[in-house]
Amino acid sequence: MSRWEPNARERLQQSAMELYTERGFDQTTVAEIAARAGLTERTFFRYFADKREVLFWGSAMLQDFLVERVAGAPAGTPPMDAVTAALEATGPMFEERRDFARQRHALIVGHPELRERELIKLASLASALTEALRGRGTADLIARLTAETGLAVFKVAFEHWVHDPHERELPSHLRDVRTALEAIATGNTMANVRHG
Amino acid sequence: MSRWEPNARERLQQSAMELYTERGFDQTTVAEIAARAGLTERTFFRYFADKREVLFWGSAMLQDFLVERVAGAPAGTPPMDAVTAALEATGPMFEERRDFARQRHALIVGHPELRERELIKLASLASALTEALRGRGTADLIARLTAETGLAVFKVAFEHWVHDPHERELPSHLRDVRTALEAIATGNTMANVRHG
Amino acid sequence: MSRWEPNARERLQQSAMELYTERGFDQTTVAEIAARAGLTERTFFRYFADKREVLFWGSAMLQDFLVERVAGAPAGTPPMDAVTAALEATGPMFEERRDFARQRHALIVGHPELRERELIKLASLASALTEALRGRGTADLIARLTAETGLAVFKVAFEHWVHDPHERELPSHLRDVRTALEAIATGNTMANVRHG
Amino acid sequence: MSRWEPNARERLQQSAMELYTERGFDQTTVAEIAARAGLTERTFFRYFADKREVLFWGSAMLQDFLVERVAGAPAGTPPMDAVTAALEATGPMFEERRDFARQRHALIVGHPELRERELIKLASLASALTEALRGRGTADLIARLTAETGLAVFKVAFEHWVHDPHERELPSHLRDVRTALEAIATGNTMANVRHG
DNA sequence: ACGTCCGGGACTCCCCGTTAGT
DNA sequence: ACTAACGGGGAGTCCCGGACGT
Repeated sequence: MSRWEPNARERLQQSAMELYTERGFDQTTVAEIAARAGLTERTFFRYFADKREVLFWGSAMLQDFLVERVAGAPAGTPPMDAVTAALEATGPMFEERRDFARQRHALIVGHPELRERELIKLASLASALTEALRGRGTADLIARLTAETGLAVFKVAFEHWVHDPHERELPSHLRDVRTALEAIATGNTMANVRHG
Repeated sequence: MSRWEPNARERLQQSAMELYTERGFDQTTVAEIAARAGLTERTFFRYFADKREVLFWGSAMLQDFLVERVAGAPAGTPPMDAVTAALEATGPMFEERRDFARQRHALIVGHPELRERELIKLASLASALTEALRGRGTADLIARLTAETGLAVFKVAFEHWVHDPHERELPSHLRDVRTALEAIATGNTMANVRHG
Repeated sequence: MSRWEPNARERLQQSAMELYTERGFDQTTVAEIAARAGLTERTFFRYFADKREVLFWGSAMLQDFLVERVAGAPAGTPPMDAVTAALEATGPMFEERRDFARQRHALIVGHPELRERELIKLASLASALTEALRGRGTADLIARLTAETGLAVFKVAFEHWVHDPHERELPSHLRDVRTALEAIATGNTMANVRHG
Repeated sequence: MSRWEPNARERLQQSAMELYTERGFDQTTVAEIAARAGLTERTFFRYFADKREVLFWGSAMLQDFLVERVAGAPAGTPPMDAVTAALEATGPMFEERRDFARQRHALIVGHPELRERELIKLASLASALTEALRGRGTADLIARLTAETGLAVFKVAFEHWVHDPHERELPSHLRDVRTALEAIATGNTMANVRHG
């Protein structure tokens, strides 16, 4: 056995989340996070590229999950359907950590720096989905636009899910927004769409 | 008349653009930018909140332009049409500075930090357009989704415009992408779409 | 009449006091104080030498008051009696602004930077009293020591006055401490001294 | 062995003292101090909280010394005697560095900012002595007043010691002032006190 | 896998000078 | 005389990374 407590990464994440919530992101220094975790500042940066990244650990997993689903969709599935099906499949992942997702979301929307990081993660996700679609033979422009539009749907649905007082599940919100997208794109905005 | 040369802001922007291009964003220090402009580091930060912001001066103007157009669209115009019309109207603004736009775009895509800033500017734009649409009576969900989708269209079209060897104009690309969006949303991806 | 509201100094003091209390001294910037007073940062510094000084306006008046009293004490009054009599005479000045004094005191003890400023004001006061005593013919060492000791008495009495739940007046506390001083100096610490 | 010269802290203190003396405190920048010590500004602030603190390193040691002495005084020793005995015991510490002490003192009295720092160090010392006395069973008011008065004695004696052309030692000055204190406190200012 | 020591740059804030307008 | 606008200069804090030792 080693000289140190194990699970350095987890302790750092835990400490960071607590401090960011207690006193705000800006008012928290990396030194404080490390101290609370019983480690040094230097060690923090060995695990996380920067002070924000500690909140986005795991985003790569979501990306891999979606890419796999899109790539593995039955041949002939229209691109948007492949993407929305993949998104709906993430439902349980979010449902089982609803409170955590809410807390994290509240933190992020309150801090421009964190918003920036979130947006670039989504952009990276869009690129990955674009590639997955192209791998299925989708033309470049279509692939790119489908990925971007799919994420637009996700963003709107996610926001509604987070604030939904009735706690409807994410896939349900996704379907609503997906329906609205069709109305919008075809110019038929009188469609009867449920909204909050 | 004063002791100093006028146009501090313009000189700083000029110097920054040059240095970022010559030696890269990371390899340029604020002190160097200021020195080239004949000013001090302190003054740089009086005009620009941070080292990135110097590349995004004027994004507020674009936002105001689009918001005005959307708000002023004829009553009864479907939301997506209001947004795309506004976007197409920006055509000349970009066309007359195509080289600058390309150079700036090349800089941004090469630097994650700059990408982050660009994305949050677009997110701010999405919020503003959402509000403009709501001001026209559009339901919340529809407004939000239209703004996000409209910007997805813009992003894809802009990227194609920047790399277009035939130098077709931005509105032309926008119309292509807008058409593709309809195909995607309705599941009809066999539509005949021009792409590069 | 001029373009500006009058009483710039008072408005700045007011704003500073409010902000320091609301969010703490460190978390308040001079720019914010000036903005709340409807003035510019530069104007703040025309009235106050630094960010702390705004809380110590008026300390010169206290000093002048004490110096006058000491200088004007009847010939033959022992030095320490001249000083303590002067201190007791300040009673009404504090009594009529007890709440303000408490609030100000709470601010100061909580911030080392403000403590520093307070201490140097007291040191300046000690020098002034030393000079006043020398002006009465008191030997140098005696004058200096009397001034310092007199202020030690004042500090202790003031602290007790601020926290006194029975709201006894300052002169009463001063007499208690003065009595204790005699006991301490003569080594007779068993003296019956009232204390809180 | 490491890449760097050892004793960074000592080198920084040395450099600072030299520069402050050569050209004055205000005319010395932290960058210059660091450069002379072969280090960077950043490193200076790792060792010293601010530009002044470099002159007060070791004040904690003095405090610990005095607290220990006071706490360890024989049971039954009157508070003021415990404090003065502790002060006298510091004699050799000052005597062996008389020149350094004089140089340092000259620097401090010439700069209000440094005076402020010195005063707050003494105030901290007063608090520590107060606690030490309370730990011996001394009543709160007596403890506080004894500590403050004891430091008043020390300040006056120290000043006389620094300027004494006959180079009498500190404890001798302390005894003179202690005697004067008794005269002052009892109102008998005709006591035969030696003074400069 | 972690600590230690240090460099380097971004950024904020305090404080000050000059010029000009009313 | 008072105020605003523009800019300088240094202190101080924090993020982040590199070299080395265990």
